[in-house]
Amino acid sequence: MAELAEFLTIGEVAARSGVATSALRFYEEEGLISSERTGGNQRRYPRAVLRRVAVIRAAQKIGVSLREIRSALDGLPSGRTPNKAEWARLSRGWRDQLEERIETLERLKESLTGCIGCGCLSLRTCKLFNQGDEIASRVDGSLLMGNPAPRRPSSG
Amino acid sequence: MAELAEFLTIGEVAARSGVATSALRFYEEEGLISSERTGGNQRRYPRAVLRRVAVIRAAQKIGVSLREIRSALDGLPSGRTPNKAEWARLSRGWRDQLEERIETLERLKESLTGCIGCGCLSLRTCKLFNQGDEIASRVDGSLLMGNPAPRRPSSG
DNA sequence: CTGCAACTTCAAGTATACTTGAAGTCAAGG
DNA sequence: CCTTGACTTCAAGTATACTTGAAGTTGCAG
Repeated sequence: MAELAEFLTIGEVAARSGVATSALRFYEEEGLISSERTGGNQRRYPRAVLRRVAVIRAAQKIGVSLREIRSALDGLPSGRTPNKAEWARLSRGWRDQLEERIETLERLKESLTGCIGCGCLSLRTCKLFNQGDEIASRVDGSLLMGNPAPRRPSSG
Repeated sequence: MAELAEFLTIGEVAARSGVATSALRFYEEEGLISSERTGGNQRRYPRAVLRRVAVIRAAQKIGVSLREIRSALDGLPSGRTPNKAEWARLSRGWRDQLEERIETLERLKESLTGCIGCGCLSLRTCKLFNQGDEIASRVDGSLLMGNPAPRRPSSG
C-alpha cells in the first residue's frame, strides 16, 4: 500500500491518530466521523478523518462532550479538512467555553483559599458551601465531572 | 422531634443538605459517611454529618472524585466536625489540585487561542494537537471528564 | 490457494455517581 | 389499632465514553 494512499483502513487511522480502533468505530456509530466501505464491508476512511479525529481529541481535552463535539462538527464538511474560517468559528466557541470553565474554577479556588485561613466552621458563612447553588447550576452541565444533574434537588 | 436533636434521620439530613437520600445511602455504602442504627434498623446520623456532606459536595464541585474525597476524609474524625488544622490541611490539598487543573486548562486555552489565528491546518505544527501526549497524561487522571484512561494507546 | 493478521458485528463489561422501582418494615398521629 | 409516610434492602437503570470478547469474514503475502 502506498504511503500517501487516499483512503486509510481503520488500523492505519488508529496508528496515525493514536486512537484505538474500538474508539473509532464508536465515533462512527455516534456520527462523529464517517467512512466508505469496500466490497468486503471493511471501512475506508478519507485522509481528512485524521484531522477530524485530532479535533475531536483536542475538544475532549478542553472538556467538550462528544455530543457537543458532534453538534459543532455537524457544521463541517466530512470529506475534506475544514478551512480557516470554519476552524476559527469552532475553536473560538470552544475557547469561550473553556474560558468560562476556568473562571468558575477560579472562583472556587478563591473560596477555598479563603476557607483555609478562616477555619470555616460555619456552614452559614462559608462562601464555598453557600455559593453552592449558584455555582452548582453552572457546574452541573457536564462541566467538571460530567455527572448528570440530579433530577430532583431532594428526596421524594 | 426537637429542632436541635443530636441525631438526624436520613430524610432530615437530605432536607438540610440538599442531597438526595439515595445519594446519602450511596455515600455511606462507599464509606464517606457513617451512621448508627435504631432498634428498627433505621439510620440515625450525628449532626456532624451535615458538615461532612457539605465538604463532600464542595470537593466534588472542584473536581475531586469520591474516591479521592474518601481518602482525604479518612484522616478526619467522623463523629465531630473537623477542627481548624484538619480542615486547613484538606482544603489546602484540594486548592493545590484545583490550581493544577486550572493551569492545565490555561495552557490548553492558549494553544486554542493560537489556533484561531493560525488556521491551524497542519497537524504537525499545531500546539494543541501535539501537546497532546504530554497533556493527555495529566488530563486522563480523572481530570476533566473522568473518562478512564485507555489501557492501551492503540488497538490490539 | 493457503494462512494469518486485520477486519466485521454484536453483546456485554468497566468506571463514576447516582436514581428508580419493587417489596417489605418502622414510627408516630389520630 | 390503624393508617400513612418515612424508612429498609437489593437489583436494575441512566449517562458518558469507551473496551473486551466471541464468532465469523476479508485482504494480501507467499
